[in-house]
Amino acid sequence: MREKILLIDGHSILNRAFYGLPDLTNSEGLHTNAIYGFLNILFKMVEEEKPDYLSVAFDLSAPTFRHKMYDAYKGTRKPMPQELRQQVPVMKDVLKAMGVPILSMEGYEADDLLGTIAKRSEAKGMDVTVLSGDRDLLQLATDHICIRIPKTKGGKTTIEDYFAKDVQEAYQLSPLQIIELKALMGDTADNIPGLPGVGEKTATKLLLEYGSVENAHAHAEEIKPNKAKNAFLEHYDLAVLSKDLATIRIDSPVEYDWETARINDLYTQEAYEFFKELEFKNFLSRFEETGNTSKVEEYFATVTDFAKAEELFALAQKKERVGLELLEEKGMVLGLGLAYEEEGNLQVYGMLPQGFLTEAYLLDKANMLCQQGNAVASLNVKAMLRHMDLDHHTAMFDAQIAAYLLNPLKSEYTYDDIAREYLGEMLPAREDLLGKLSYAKAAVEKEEELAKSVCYMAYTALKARRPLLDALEVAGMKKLYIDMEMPLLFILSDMEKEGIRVNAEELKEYGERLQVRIAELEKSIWQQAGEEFNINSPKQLGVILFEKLHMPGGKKTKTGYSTAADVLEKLAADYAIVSDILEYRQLTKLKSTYADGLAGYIDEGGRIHSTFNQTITATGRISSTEPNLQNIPVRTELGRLLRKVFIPKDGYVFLDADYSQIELRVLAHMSGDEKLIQAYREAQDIHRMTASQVFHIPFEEVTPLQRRNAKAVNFGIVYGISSFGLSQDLSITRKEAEQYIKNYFETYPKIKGFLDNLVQQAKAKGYVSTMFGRRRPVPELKSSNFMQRSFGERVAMNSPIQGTAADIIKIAMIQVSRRLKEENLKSKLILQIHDELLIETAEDEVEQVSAILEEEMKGAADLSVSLETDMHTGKSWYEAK
DNA sequence: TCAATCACG
DNA sequence: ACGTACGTGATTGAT
Repeated sequence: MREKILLIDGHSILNRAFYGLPDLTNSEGLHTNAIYGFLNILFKMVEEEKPDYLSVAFDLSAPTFRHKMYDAYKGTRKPMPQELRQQVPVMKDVLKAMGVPILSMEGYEADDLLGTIAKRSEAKGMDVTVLSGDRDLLQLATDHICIRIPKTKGGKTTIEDYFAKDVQEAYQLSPLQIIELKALMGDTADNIPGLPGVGEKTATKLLLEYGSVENAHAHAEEIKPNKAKNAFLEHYDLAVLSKDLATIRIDSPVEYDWETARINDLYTQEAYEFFKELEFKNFLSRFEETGNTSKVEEYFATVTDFAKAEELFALAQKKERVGLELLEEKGMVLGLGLAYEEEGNLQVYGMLPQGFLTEAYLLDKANMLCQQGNAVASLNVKAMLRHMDLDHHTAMFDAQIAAYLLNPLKSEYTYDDIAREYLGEMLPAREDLLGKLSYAKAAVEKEEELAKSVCYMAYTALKARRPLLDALEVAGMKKLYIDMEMPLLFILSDMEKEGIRVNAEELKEYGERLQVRIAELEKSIWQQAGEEFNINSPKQLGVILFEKLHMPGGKKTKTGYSTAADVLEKLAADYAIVSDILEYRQLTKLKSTYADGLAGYIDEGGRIHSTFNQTITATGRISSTEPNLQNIPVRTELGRLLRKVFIPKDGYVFLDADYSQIELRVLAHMSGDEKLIQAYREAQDIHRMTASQVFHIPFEEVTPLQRRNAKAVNFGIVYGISSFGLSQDLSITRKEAEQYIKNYFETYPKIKGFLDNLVQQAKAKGYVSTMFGRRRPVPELKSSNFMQRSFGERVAMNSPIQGTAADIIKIAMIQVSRRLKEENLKSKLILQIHDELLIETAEDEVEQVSAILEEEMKGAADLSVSLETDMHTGKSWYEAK
């Protein structure tokens, strides 16, 4: 039985993985996709081939002997993007941790080392496999040396194997003739010059006839295509040089000891630590046999016995800290996890509703624990509050909110993520335990695993509390957490429970009115198009408009024609069908999302209860889902009419207050620009004032167009200005947009300095902050991609402004809510729409609540410009706006 | 599950 | 030269 060695071309495989896989980063922002792809193929190869020895070769940055031979060698090669470059040393460390020796040698390339070791191994009687993406290596193929080249075809990776006979078959040439081939045709990637006018076809033909570069030269006069003949005569020296450059050295003076390359166990403790760090969950399962996985399950117990549960809850009640997780889905309580320490020993219990452990019982006990003044730690306190009423001042710890503040960019804050980041433990995730089952289904099909899940949750909440609080402290966000987010949590919970009243009949009628017109439009559009098609399909619509009807305005999106509103608007004047389509779009949107969509959310009490998410946005805003009540139409009259169906309960009215240009005022304050601050002190119409100052016209003489332009610039500044964006918005040239921006910055000199400073700060620290210390990381600034980096710059400029405004209204909500409670008012805060608060106000409280609302909103922050609000009351949301 | 579209601040 | 405004969520059709 011949022994087997696997040799890997490190950079080549890393490169393939990097460009072939989507970007991937761990929570520290380290890019990991190339390492991941490399390891994937490495493990696959090792499992498939079961080699006895394994080594990976890497190029060094130092010049090689080829540079001395030929100055231009690799001179113009594109530098590695930093996202890949930063992965190379980590990759090497991971390999070292797995006990895989790394081959590299100054003055030689990885190819030469691979060639040398391949030949030496072959001479020792081994079978050799060389893995690389580079076809140059085919020259090494023999009966015992196999070159394996991964290939991606239609998303699937296959590996092509080349022994000597396979090279012959594929190229009609022997492996060694691959060198000749390259010498003749050159290789732009490697900066190896070829003969002018000689490509693969001609080169192959010449080699089939003459066998080698030298022999072809000897018969140069006979060479058929004249172009090739002349090239040979004039540039023979070049071909000789290229042949030398292309020849992989098989006699590099490299020391190699097979014993160090022998594969023992790749799954070492050190490798495990690395994989944890890199967050390669998939690979970690390979370590299971080595006993490296988390052992906390030893402390888990499932409780089904009532007496036992009673005993445990009684014990828990005396604890200073407990981890408590109430698992709920769609209003159903599906489990309870309880964790605490007993005489220094961790105890974690999972309970599912069954037998005497009813839903009501579990809820009651959870409620009791929370109220006892225990500092309960949970992953998601608001979910628990759906089923219980707690005083707003109850001391609770919410791990997801803490984790969100520490990194608001994540899409979810699961217990396994929190445990990995803040406890350094790898716990099985939801999917590992339950697969793709919903919790409700798991409650039936995977009881045991579900009980384990709630244990993991309670455990994580309990254990991560301290590390999370410490991290908040270090980041200067403890106050934000304690005094802003936690109090807000209770308010949002109240708002969700309260809901908003909707007139279901009127909503239905609104939808029916829309449907009448939709049917008319549909008929008209089909008639004008000359056929029936699905108007809702951008694909079908694109074909009708741009192919059948030959309208101008070619491709824009990845998949075909763009039929977005801004494109259609340009065509609407010339084509009646297009304006019909635009109207159709508007109406179907209102019908499907709002008329039909909202109807499904009305409860028995005639109210809609949205969910307000506190851990979603990158900037600190809250979001609203199921349904989203933060995007109810207002900009068009037809859409706005929908607001007539949102009505206060009997004896109440709506009181609506919104901040006037809060973001621009925040900008004025944070930048400290005296001119802008002054502008706000003098004028009630800031856009007009801006126009007057930027265009140097008297305030009274500003035209509507000038005001509109100034308004767009103001918006642009807040969004992180770019001339392109502004030019798009105003339909002007980039040059003109640039001039506007220049004028703006000259008018308000400190704004530019402020924005530049934000970008600087983001680059230096990796994040930007709001006035209240809320952070947003800006990893895009490190990207080697221009577009990504530009995005990072705009984000750095926008987030502190948007985020500070979000902080301010959160403070206002807390104060308003506190006042309503303290003054024993019946009125309730029911919606927040970023800069707007909606209160369902008892008719006899309108005056008092108006005063509170105005006072607390204006007083939420002390800025160098005043905070102003617009307030309205009404018998519907439509009237109150 | 993703891309396109459009509703809001 | 690169190709965009910042932040969200729901619906639809296509894969």
